Amino acid sequence: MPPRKPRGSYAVGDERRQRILDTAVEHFARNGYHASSLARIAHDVGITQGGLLHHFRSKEDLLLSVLGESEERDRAWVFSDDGLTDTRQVTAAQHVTAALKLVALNTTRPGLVRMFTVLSAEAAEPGHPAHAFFTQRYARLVGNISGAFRRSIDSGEIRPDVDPVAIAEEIIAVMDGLRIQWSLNPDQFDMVGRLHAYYDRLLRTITTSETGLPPA
Amino acid sequence: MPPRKPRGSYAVGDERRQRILDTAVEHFARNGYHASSLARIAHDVGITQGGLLHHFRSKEDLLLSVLGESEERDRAWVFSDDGLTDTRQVTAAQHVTAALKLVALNTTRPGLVRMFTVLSAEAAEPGHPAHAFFTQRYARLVGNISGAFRRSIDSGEIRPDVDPVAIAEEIIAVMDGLRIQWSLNPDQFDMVGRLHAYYDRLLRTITTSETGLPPA
DNA sequence: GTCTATAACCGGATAGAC
DNA sequence: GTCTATCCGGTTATAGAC
Repeated sequence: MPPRKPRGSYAVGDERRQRILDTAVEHFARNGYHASSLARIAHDVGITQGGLLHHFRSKEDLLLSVLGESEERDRAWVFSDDGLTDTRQVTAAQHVTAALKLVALNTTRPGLVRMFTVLSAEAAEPGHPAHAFFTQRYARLVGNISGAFRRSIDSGEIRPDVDPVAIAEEIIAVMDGLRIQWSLNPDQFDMVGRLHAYYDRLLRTITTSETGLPPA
Repeated sequence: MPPRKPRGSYAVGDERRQRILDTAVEHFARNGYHASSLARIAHDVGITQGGLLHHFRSKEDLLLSVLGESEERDRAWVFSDDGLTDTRQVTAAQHVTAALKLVALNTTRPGLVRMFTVLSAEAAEPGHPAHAFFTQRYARLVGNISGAFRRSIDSGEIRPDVDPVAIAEEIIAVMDGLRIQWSLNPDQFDMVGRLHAYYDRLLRTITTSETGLPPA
């Protein structure tokens, strides 16, 4: 029923749909999936629950639309400069730059960040509607990041005895963990600073030359 | 109403209470707080919802009891050997030992681990019943860990230019983040191994002598 | 200490009017 | 495209019997 556009920017009539998605992000962030209610989301949009279900056939459909849309936008944004068109040629240094840039952007939208934090925890349960989404997401992230480090090992920038997959999993853990602490205290916790310090120390330890990162 | 024992081990009549707590852990782990229901918890215990509310006056009371009890047990367990009686004399090396020991224990109880992951994310919302609990918990963890590193700086084991609070926050982030990935895939993700590798690299970077960690 | 019964309310989804 | 009405079920908490 929701008029799926082929891809890319939306036609004028989809502004309502977009407003629903934005509102749903806030609610899922605050309450997680189960405790959010379509009626309250609809109320904040300014329509009724029945009206909302005209755009998304079910609550689960709404959740997966929110997740998919967010990721797609992020991906497009990360690669919007540096001439990076796809992820298969990124080096470790380029990954670090892109990751810091994305995390800095994320500090401007606490709702979205909290939504991913809450849902990635909830979705560990195999029956959760977003379980498959997060399983695939983590697999893809590990693949992308470990690929970047593998390329930098091959080119001699990084020591050949490091395990790219282990490094990728550790980096993802740091980002996820920092998000939790930042969500609990967005005004005082320096998420970008902590991540920068972590990357700096990591690279100093595993690069062949001992070049660090430019200062924050 | 629940017969609060002064502290320590429980009298015989509290076995029912303990069974409720154990069952509640599993439910909160699977569904988070909001989506768990007293009736289903009671059903798994083998009593009715009314019977459950005889032991805990409300759902929120049950949640906070579960959180408090778990932490208290963990704390007692961590300090059960090594002669560590309280946290005010722990060094960085002792912290690492204790943390690895606790994480290893945690791999044997996925339910409890998932509960903390889900709730620490959910509880970022100021109105959440466990918000105060997690705020205080993180503050206490940062205090304990940064204290340990500060002592090791004072004694000359760790370089004086490191920021103990920043290190503490990073360590907590790594542990939290590893928990997320492990919860999503408990059988294949090597949580202890990753944490060990992280600590090893961290200590190699910030200790004055370049002694690492004993192998996993 | 546990039960049943009930109050008072909220959940998602569907049907059909306009 | 949005609304109202409705179905059916689930939620916490209380009251009172045994």
